[in-house]
Amino acid sequence: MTAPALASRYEPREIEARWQAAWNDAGIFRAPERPAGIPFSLILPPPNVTGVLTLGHMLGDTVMDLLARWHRMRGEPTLWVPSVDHAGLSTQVAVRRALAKEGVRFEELPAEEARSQVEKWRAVHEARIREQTVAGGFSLDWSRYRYTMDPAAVRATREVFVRLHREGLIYRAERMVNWDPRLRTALSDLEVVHSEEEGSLVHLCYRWADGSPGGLEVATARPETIFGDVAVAVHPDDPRHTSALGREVIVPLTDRRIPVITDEAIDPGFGSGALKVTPRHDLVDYEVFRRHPGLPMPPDVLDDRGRLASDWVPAEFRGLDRDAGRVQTLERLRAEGFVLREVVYRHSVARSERSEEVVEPRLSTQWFVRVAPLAAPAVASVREGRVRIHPDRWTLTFHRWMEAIQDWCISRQVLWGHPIPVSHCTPCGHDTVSVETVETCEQCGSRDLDPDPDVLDTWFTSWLWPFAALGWPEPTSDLAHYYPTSVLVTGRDIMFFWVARMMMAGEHFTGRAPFSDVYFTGMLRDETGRRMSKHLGNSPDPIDVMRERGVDALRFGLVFPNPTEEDGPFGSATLEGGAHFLTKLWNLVRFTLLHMPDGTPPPSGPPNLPNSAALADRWILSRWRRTAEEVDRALGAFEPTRASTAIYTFVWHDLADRYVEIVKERLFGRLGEPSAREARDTLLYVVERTLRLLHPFAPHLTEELWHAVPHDGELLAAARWPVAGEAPSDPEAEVEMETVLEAVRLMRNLRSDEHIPLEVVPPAWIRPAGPEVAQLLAREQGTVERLGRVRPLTFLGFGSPNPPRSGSRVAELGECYVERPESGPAEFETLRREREKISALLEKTRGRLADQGFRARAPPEVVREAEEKVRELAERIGRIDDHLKGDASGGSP
RNA sequence: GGGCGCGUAGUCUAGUGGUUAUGACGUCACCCUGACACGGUGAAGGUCGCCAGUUCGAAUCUGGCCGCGCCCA
Repeated sequence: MTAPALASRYEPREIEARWQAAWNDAGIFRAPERPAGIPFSLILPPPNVTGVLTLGHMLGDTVMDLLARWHRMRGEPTLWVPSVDHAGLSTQVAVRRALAKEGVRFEELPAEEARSQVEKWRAVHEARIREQTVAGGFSLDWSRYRYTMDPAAVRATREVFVRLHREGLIYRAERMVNWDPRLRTALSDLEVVHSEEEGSLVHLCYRWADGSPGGLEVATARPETIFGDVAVAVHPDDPRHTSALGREVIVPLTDRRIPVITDEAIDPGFGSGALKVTPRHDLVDYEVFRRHPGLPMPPDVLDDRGRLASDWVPAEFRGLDRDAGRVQTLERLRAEGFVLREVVYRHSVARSERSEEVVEPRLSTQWFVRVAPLAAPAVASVREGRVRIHPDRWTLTFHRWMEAIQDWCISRQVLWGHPIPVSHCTPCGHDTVSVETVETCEQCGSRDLDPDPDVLDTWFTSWLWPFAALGWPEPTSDLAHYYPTSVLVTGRDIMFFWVARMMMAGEHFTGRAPFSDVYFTGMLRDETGRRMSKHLGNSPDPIDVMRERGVDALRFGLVFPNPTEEDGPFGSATLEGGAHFLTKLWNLVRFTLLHMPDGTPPPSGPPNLPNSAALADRWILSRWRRTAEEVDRALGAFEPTRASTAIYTFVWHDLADRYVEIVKERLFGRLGEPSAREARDTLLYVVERTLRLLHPFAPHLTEELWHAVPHDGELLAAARWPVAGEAPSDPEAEVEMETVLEAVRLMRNLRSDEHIPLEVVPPAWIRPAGPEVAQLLAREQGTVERLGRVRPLTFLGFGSPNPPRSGSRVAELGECYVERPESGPAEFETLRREREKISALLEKTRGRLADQGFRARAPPEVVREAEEKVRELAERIGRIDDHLKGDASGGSP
């Protein structure tokens, strides 16, 4: 494939389509069946078919693509597996909401119809997600595309359930769970969000059952649940309640007598120190209940929709939902004189992440995973360094959560998801748990079986993904070659939901950690500082963004300006930054090509430079090497932003602003053909290698540019990663170039100080501070003249008179003068400012040296440096003063 | 309530004991200088949140306070 000659402007869209097609046709993202060497593999965290991708996904995908392309270019067989997640509950909620807008109630649809509505939603979003991902040009192996409900995933999910059940790690039990009364399903602890909300704490009087006056004061935020009370509990040592012990009270609005019991868990400081015990609707109450075996288990006073129910509830309240029930119960309690007082109460309220409904703690029979035995190996893998978390400060968070881990409620009362692979036998009550669906009870042989009506939590499939996506439980070739995967890149918001659980599943089912590194990206925020999310709908469609400025501009913009592992704002500036840099590179390559004669061979290695090689050539090669080393280091350390910064600085400041400007006259042939050829060879080498270095960050653009320059190979995406050590390191050239560039800067400053118009090229002088500087600057005189826009540049000897009528600066490298225009004002402003700055620094340094403690305790070389600095600064001040004196005496310096 | 993290120019950011505190965006001035105005050159802009302490020396280490964010209950 060949590219047309470079257009004068960078037009990303046409380029992107062309190279994406070329990569696909060449099949270079398709991982080999039998990889040679140590592979690099990773799975794309499956996006939920609930919605479409946000820019947050693009950030993660970009980081993964960076790593994948980097490893692939380094010759490692690379596999990156794409997939999507059915996201059972959240997708069902999305469909439910969409149908509600059309006036259709999801719950009222026949199951088949409801399921097909969800399937339709899935198909639409899956296609859109795929389209978005493809548009990003990510180097995914689409031939291995997976879905969390495809037949192999079904098989893996059932297999895992059966195995864990057999091992006693899955059990069915009646427990307190988080119940979503709107969606009418149980939720795991992680699907519940807590927030501070204002409520009211009602102090009620529970009258004595023996008819004696008064009663026991009980505080509650939920008066509608009094009908489920079975006791009132007080702390055994609470002096206020000693007289209540052993007595009974009557539940207000009913004639039920309940005992006063004691329990150590009661906080005497809360409310009145007396807690009504409603075991089916509060976790703490349930625990108190369990410690007091004599108490009766009440019926559910709230049904699965959160409505007051059961014959323990007075008829007038039955059927009211929680909120209306609370209002009406409270009204009646007030009317009948049970309310002692009501106080405003700020407390933590648990809401369903999905429906935002207040979660109802509810005693319910569900399936659970016993997590503690699974957690231990995962914790060990992090502790022993087999899994590393980046940035590593999240390691602590990981451990803290794992230590306090609770059993995982995996059953959901929703329609869409993997059915729980269990059949209940009506006659004998036995549960048959099996991978294949069964017709008969394995115990009694009866055909009278009811399949479990529930489905599994989506994460129960996702936690298997690193190996399930590679074919487990079948012993596939991919599993053998590409598992464990290398790295997982995701947002830290799913550290517990997903990452920790994958580590548990990996250790348990494969005996290996599912990946060796975890990289948590930050969260993108919109311009008002809110997190971007599908839910808020505040993320632009990535496709629109990519159309606007180009895929690579988005990708580079996401990585470059802000650390990818920190939360950061995404705004138009982000995109601009990326686009501007890419345009700069585009033009840099165009410039390079202007100077490459037809038939210029591709650079097979660093240019063959003579011993007398130009300083600029030695310098840029050394700088390139340093940059390449930093890119390797940063990518290896999961610091993509630092890698991009290193390239950005190199390309823009070193290569474009300095090197190209310095070698222009050589390229134009003014210093003869050998010099021109050396500059050409060096420039081409550096540009070609830089395109390789930049390819993972901006794949489409670099592919296009690479085909325009002389190169070896079919596709840059399949080309070899440049070896940093190939280019010579030359610290001496780097130091010398700094001095030359400093001289240039001084000349430019003087021009600016003296308001010299651009078209005027005035004479200038330098009195070098020492013989080495003198030699260096004399050698590089042309560079200082051209970049500093002065001519001629004359070197003054020590003690020679100062040039007439000139602006001057006194710097470390020596004294610099630029001729002032005839009409210009005699300006010593700059010099005076300079003197002030230096003088302040001198005082500070002298102060340090005057301190006996400093001399006695600081390391000798630090003291020596300070002394050296004082000498140098004092000398500069002396010279500045000479100039200023010249000014004061009226003559030119 | 518990834990973790963060406060550096208008904004974002580098900098874990010793240079004149880094860079980007934005601002201002001059300039379409033969790759690029999506550019070049230069400039202005900072009590490194506050207060103590450790140290010869603190943006950097310690403690307290203030402010912000996140996680968990």
